[in-house]
Amino acid sequence: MTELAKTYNPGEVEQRWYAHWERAGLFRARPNPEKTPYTVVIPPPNITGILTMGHVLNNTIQDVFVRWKRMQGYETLWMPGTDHAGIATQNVVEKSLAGEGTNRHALGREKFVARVWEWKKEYGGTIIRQLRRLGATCDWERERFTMDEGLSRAVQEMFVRLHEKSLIYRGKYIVNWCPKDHTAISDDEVNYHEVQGHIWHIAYPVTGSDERAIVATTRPETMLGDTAVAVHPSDERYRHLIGKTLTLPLAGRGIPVIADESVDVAFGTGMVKVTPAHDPNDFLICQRYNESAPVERRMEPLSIFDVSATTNDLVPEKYRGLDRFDARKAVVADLTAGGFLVKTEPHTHNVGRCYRCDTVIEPYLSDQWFVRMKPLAERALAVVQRGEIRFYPDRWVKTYEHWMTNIRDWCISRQLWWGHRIPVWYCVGDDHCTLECGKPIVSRTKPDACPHCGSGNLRQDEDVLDTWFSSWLWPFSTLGWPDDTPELRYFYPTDTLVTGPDIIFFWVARMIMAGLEVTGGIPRPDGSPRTGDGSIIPFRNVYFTGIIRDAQGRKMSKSLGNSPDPIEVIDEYGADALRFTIAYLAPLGQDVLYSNDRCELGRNFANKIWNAGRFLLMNARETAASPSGPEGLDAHSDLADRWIVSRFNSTAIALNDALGKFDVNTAARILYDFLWHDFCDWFIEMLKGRIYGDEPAAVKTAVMGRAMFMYEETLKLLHPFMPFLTEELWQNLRRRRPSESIMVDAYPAGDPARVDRGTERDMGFVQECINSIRNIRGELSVPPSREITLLVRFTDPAMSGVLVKYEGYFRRLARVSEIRKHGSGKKPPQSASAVVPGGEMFIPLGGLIDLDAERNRIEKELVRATAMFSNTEKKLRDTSFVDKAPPQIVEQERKKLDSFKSTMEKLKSSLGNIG
RNA sequence: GGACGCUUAGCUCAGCUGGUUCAGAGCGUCGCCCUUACAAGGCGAAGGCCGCUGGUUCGAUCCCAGCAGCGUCCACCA
Repeated sequence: MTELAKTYNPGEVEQRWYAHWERAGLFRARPNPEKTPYTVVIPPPNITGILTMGHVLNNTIQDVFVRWKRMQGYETLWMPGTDHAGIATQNVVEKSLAGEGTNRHALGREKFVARVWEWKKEYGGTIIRQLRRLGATCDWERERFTMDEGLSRAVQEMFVRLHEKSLIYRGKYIVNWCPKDHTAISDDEVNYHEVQGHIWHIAYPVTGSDERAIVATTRPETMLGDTAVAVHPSDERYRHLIGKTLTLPLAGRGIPVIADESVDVAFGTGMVKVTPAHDPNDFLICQRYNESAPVERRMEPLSIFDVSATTNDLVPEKYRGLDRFDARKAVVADLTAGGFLVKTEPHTHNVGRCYRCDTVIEPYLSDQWFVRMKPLAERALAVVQRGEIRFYPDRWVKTYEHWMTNIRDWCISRQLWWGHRIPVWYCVGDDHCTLECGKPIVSRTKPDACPHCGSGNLRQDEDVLDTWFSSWLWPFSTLGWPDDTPELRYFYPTDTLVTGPDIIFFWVARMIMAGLEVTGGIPRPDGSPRTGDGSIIPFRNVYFTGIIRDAQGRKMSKSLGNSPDPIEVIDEYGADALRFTIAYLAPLGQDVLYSNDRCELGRNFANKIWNAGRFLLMNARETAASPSGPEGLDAHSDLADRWIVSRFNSTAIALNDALGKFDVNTAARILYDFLWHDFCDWFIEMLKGRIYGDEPAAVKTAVMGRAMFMYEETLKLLHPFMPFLTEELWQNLRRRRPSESIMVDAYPAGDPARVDRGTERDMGFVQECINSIRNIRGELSVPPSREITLLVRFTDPAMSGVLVKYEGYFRRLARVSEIRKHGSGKKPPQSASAVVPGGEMFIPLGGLIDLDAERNRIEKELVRATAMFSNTEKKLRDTSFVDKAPPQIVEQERKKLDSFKSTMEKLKSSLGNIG
């Protein structure tokens, strides 16, 4: 048996075991009627992405759950895959084309899309490769991509079904338009930022009068697209103007004054310029006006910008071809020159920007496809409110409710080339085409001919679908939907979704809607969950992670350069160290302040565990021991043995409990504390006393065997957090009983019958005594090299017995050479003293004692004890406390009082004869 | 404007619907130790009116209200 290295070296170990696990097919999941399924779908990372600390947090937590459940015996599927990320990917490829001096238009659509596929092939798997470094146990053989054939079919099927139910419609509306990406984006893809801008007051002359209507606007350039000015119908100031015509400055057109309830009389001048093609509210005003206006007076929105937000031919010649911001300058200059600008005021308002490229969004009138969300949202809201889907932490339910009850229709068409082409065709028509044509033909497959005129001359809708239109199908499309597959029957619904709250609307909410809408037809094995109306939820639990921030609390961002590369961290500290640190630092739903040096926590912990294993292996050889198995739990056991067995079991229980409550952070702490403090600091140190002592060989073998067994069991507990390290140690411990992997061994549940209160109490007492001695040694600078004699005086014979019985532990842990009873009377001369439960301890130090230091030490104790005493006394003198508090609490306080009193007396007595 | 979260030691955070000597851990700092697993370690110590103000209660770090600061999300009146 070769010895382990002195420090843990993760690099080689990680590569080796990951390859082994994959070769052995341990990540694979297959429908298995003998087992209960447990399913997690990965939030598919963008193919443009590289691994970030956010992914590390996310995927570590998923892997912890997945490994835990797998060890618990579930048929565990972690479904991996990637997202095609429409805009992001198209941008990346366009950028590389620009580097070659060309662009997508020069290439043409088909070649461009082919080019993106090439790019995807080359770079799209980056994150997936990186996740392996982290130790993720996804079933890689099932890896999916949102644009692969099956998922594309799911997208088409979804579109057609929703269209059949009239939940998808097409129409001309104001949408959020990104002038850089040349596409519409959804309301949720706009980020608003506050900016210091201006508000301009502009005078519009009333035709045939000297009067002028003053409007206030933050976007003067859009006046070129004004089609009216609106006032509140009951605003006395302007009522006489309703129906009159104004002359639009610079353009010279006549526009009407109309009435609309939405005008706020208190804001600005109470008169609003109406630009229906470039402002969502104005668009609504226009619609309302047109509903009641006679046909000949209806307003036609006037679009003055092209797709790049550059002015078009519908504005006066002078202003054509200007970028919107240049147009603003030109318009303001001319308004000023023409005497139309009444005043300019500073004004703070919010400006929307594209979430992808940060370009200022232009409200833009265009033909788009929408999903009618209300009907979908109602059911999706209900399943969360009924608790069929639970959020962790549950405060996100409120956010979800708010969005769901104020939901707006979802613009799903994108004017991009990379994405799922909308499954809609239009008849371009032949000569004999009738008027029916031009209507959209929505179809799962390309139609041969127009159903109305028979023309074969069909043109597919140019647009693609929003990326999220494929992501919202992810939990079931990855399992084969719309086909009826064994996987779908077995693994759906999934169990836990782990994701960031930033995509609660984009993704989580929509998956719930989609799942409820279309998966109701999936046949279920008996007893599996279904909601009241027969539909199936896509997952039972949603775990919302926090956000990883830097040490200063700032968000990680490319521009700040504060995003650590997790791969570099893994190279430096090891994947286990990173995983454990992240899990330890991340309380449920709280943001995490992270910097690389924090991984020392995990690295040091890994090394600590490693060395505990090293110690056991070295001594296993000496004592010819091997892990005993459960049958060896009680052989030749003494306090330390019984204690570690008890502690192990309560730890396992608490750990499973924490994981069950999605409290990963607590679980990590439980493991850390048990392993470092209970197992290493106390148990191993106590173990040394026995295996280095003169026990019979058989006893040593039994004791070591049990220690190794407990250690093995602990490695199992730790495995979901630190898979590589635990596997390596496990295999080393098990050389005589080869095992394929720790990752398929049973996860210890913890046995309440093995938790022994009496043992823990005795051990607590021993620990307290040892701590007291250590305190004295530290405070009085008694070096470890100097052994001491311990004199004890106990009123409680049981405690005294425990102490004497475990003298050996004092020898090793407190460097006590001998324990003797001290009779009544004064404390021994030139000795330090300590009060412990049930008695006193004295340490004669001879000439070595620093009397001042000892006096200080005891005085400090006395101050503390006195404070405790008077607090308790005060409490007990308070009649309302004695009358109203529960009797057991009062009794407890009385006992405390006695104890403090006795401690004080002992301390005073010691102080009295300090010399 | 609305909603939510956070505020505990120098730093980062634990404190389980109020009572166990409850005020804790890690890092950092300061002592002492290269003790035959581990210096990425061991032992000890110093450091805090638990954000502020009220309320509920016999009793509040914990529950309630208000306030302040920080952060996030949503809405958005030109």
